[in-house]
Amino acid sequence: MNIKAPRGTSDILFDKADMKQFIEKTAVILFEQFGYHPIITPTFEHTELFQRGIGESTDIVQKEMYTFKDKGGRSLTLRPEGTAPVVRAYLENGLASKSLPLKLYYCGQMFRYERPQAGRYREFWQLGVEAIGSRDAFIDAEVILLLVTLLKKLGLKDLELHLNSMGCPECRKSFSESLKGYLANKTEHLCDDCKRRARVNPLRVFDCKVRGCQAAIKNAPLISNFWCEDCSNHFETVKGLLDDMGVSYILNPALVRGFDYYTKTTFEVRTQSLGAQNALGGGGRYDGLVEEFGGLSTPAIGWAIGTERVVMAIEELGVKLPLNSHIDVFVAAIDEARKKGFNLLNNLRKHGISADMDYAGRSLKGQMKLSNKLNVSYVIIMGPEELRKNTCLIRNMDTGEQSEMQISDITRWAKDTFKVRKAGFDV
RNA sequence: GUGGCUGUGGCUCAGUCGGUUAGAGCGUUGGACUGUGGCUCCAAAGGUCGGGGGUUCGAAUCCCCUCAGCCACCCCA
Repeated sequence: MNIKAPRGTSDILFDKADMKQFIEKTAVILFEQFGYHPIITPTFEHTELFQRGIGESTDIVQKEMYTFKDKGGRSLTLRPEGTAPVVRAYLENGLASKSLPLKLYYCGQMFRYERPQAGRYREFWQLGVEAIGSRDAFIDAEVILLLVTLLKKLGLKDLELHLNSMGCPECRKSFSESLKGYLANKTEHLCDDCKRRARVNPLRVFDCKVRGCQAAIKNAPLISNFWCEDCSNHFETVKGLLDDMGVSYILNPALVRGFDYYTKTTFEVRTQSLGAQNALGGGGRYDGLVEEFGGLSTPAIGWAIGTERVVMAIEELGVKLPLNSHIDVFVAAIDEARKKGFNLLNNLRKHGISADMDYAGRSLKGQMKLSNKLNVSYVIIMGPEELRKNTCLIRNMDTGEQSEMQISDITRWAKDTFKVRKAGFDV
C-alpha cells in the first residue's frame, strides 16, 4: 500500500500512546480536583467563529486554517484552537445561567495548516481549561497554578513561566501607538523582518535576535508604563498570589500571544529541551470575547497545552512515567486444552486481573517466549495432560517456580496473589 | 509560505567514479530443547531501493519533477 498518513499527521503508537493516555488521565484528575468540568465541542465549526474570535489579521486565520465547503455550501473549519468553540458553546447553551465562573476543561485534536517540523504538526492534541465569568485576579492565579502543577506532576522541571499583561483595549491602544511611533524613528536600524513587524505587530520586534534590532528597542516604551490603574492593580494581585503560592515566573513584556482576543494577564510555559518549538502551552485572559460573539460583557481566562510537546519534553528530559500496561497472567494453553484455557482466561479477567493468551498458533515454547517478552508475572500452562486431571500448572516467571493446581482453585489463587501485589504497590 | 539537509526490509544503517540474484545488525517466526521463557547457535519470512519521468545496452547509484521527514525562518501547541 502506498497511501500514507497525510502530511503533518501521524499515528500515535505504543510508548507514545501510553504516555499520551497517562498525561490525559493525570490532567483530568487534577482538573476535577480544581473543580473543572469536561466539555466536548465539535471538531469543526463555522469558519466565521474563528475569523471573528481569533482575529482576521492573525497568522492562524490568514494562512493556517483547514477550511472547506460542505455539500450544503457552508464554509466550515477544523478547529485551530479550543477557546472560541467553548465560548460559542457557552452562549449557545445559555451557560451564563449556571453559577459563575463556569470552569471547564477539554481534550481534543486541533488543526493548523503549517509546514510540519518536530513539535509542530497539522493535527495535534491539546488539553485546556477555560474559566468563564470572573474578573477576579484569584482565578488568574488558580488557572496558572493549575498549569504549573500539571506540568510538575508530569515530572517536567526547569520550566519557564513567562508572564505579561496585555492591558485592556484602552491601555493597549495608547501603548501600541507609542511603540509604533518609537519604531518609526528606528527604521534604518531594523532588519527587514522587523520593518514589517513594526507595522503589523510591533511587539514582535522585542523577540528579534538580530543585534541591531535589540539595540534599537533598548529604550522602547514598555506596556507596563501604559497600564491603566485597573490593569496595573489586577496584575499586581496576580503576581502577589503567585508569589504566595511559590510559583516563580519571568516577567516578559515582550510576550505576545497569537490570538487577538487576549487582554490583561497572558502567560506561556517554555522549556529549553525542544529547540525552536519551545512553548509547551500558554493562555491568558480574554475579557472581550464573549461580548464579541454577542453575549453580555463577560470576563474569562484559559490556557491550553500541546500534548505532543509535553510528550517530547518528557522524553527529552528522560522522565520515567509510571506507565501501567502490564499483563498479570498469560494463559498458555495448547491443543485441546485451548478451549478450557480461553474459559479460564476470561474468568480471570472478570475478577479484574489483566490476562492474555496466544492467538497465533504458537508452540508452548513460543508462548513462553511471548510471556517473557510481555513481562508477565505468571503463566498458567494447560495441555492435554492437565485437561484430563482438571488441573493446570502455574509458573512464576520471576523465580521460575512452578506448581500444579486444581482449576477450581485458580480464581482464589489469583485474587490472593494479585491483591497482595497490588496492595504492595499502594504503600 | 521561504531556505537548507535527508529518503534502501518493521527499526538503525551499509552499498554510489552506473555493471549480473540489493546486504548487515536489531526485531519477527521456527528449530537445536518432539510440553516450558530469559543466554547461545542455526534457519526462514520480510525490499515496487519514497513515487513518477528521463539518460543508458544496463540506474538504489546520474538528471528533472513530485511526495514525505528533519532543521531554520515565520509563528505557535
